[in-house]
Amino acid sequence: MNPSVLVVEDDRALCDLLSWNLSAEGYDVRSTGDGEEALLMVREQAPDAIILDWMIEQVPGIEVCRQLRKDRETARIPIVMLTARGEEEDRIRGLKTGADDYVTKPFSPRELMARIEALLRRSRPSIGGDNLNFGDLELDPASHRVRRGGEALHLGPTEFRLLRYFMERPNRVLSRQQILDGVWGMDSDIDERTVDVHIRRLRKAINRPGEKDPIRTVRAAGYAMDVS
Amino acid sequence: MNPSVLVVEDDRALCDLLSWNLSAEGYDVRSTGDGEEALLMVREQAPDAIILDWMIEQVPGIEVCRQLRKDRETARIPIVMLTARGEEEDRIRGLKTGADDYVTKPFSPRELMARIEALLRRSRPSIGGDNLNFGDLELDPASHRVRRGGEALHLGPTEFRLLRYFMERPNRVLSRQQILDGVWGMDSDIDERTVDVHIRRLRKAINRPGEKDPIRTVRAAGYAMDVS
DNA sequence: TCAAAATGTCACCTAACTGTCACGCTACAA
DNA sequence: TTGTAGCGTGACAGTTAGGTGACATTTTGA
Repeated sequence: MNPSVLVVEDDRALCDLLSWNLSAEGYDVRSTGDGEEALLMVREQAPDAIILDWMIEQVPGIEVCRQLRKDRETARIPIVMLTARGEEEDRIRGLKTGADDYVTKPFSPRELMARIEALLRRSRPSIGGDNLNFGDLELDPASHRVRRGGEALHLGPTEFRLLRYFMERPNRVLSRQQILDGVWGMDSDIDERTVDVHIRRLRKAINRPGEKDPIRTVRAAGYAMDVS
Repeated sequence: MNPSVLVVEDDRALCDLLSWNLSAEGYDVRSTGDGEEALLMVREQAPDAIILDWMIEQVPGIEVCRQLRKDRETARIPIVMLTARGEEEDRIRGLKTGADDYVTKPFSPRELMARIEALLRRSRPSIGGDNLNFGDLELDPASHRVRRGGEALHLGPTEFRLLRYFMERPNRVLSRQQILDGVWGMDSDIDERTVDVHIRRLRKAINRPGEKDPIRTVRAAGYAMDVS
């Protein structure tokens, strides 16, 4: 599944330019020019990254940023602030508020792409192009291959997607609903308990007797994949 | 422990300026003007972040960056590239090589500080506002993990919420009713004394024999978590 | 086409968690 | 010192959430 980016920008032309560039890079793009709506869109379906203009309607960008950071569900989404205000004070304020990067207009679209990519590389390790490997577990998204300690493992399609979903989001507790949304798709009406069953199948597939189970059950919350 | 930063910069004056600023912000700073030496220093003791000048002796900055990214041990250390070269191509190349941020000279030291902070916030949650830690007690809301003195602790769901509630409000006496409202929800009709029981369970979970109990009972008022 | 693999549910089971209580101790005030 | 309200503690029964094996159905691939 492609990484998704939400563009929050009320300058129509710029918004389209960004969306076009991002799409060309293979991102799923959604956009809005309205701060209030942006918050709703994020809550409805959290993107992997957000490009956020400082000067937008309804709610100023920095306030959107603050709101997003306050809510634990959205607190870790990378945010690039975008602005015409080049003043040092503003940049520092933006960064202190929780933005991960701060780009001033005019900017180079290609540089912005590179910055987005750098951010995603950090928050979603798979996007760096490298294989995902944590400890002795390796997952190659391209060839659909999984290994543990060099030994090839056999995973079904769903187990593979599930494992990738976890490896792209290590050290985070993921609720069953999040897992369903991410692995099965937003519009699936599948029982939450089905996740349990697939977790069991995944565990069975990747754990040899005596090896540590990398998937941790977090009671009343979901599952998490532990790294290191 | 303070976060540590390695400054790789061969302009002596700039290097000192950065070191001074970083120290003032509470970082442990080491520095060198030599790329080869930088690699050795990182391998000897990995810093939490690196400020890396593009134009340094022996090995160009971008090559240092590449080397660091190649080694699993050092691949995830945040790197800020620092350079006089303002060309878009260079910036993009730097970012694609694995740098997390790219700042061109002349730059504002305060902004650079803010960018470093933003990076650390992401890579070492314990430094940013995300993670709660007091003394030897760490609580990571994202991964639902609690540690004391590095050792992982097991807490039940309610104990976890209770501890987080306390850590979010350190040094304050909290009444049983406040705790019920905050941890159980406003509309719970639970006996106030139940709080006592969960406090006991929490204490049992986080205190090893011989360790100081961070939870203080305030007679006739409630409980407080002491940060010393 | 047909067997093997994969998938989504379900019922059952167990371990973990929860809220309450009774009892005893402790700190504080008179 | 003593009485008492407040708190700690161990026990316990009720509840809940997750693990598990089984199974019918669908999908896949030879």
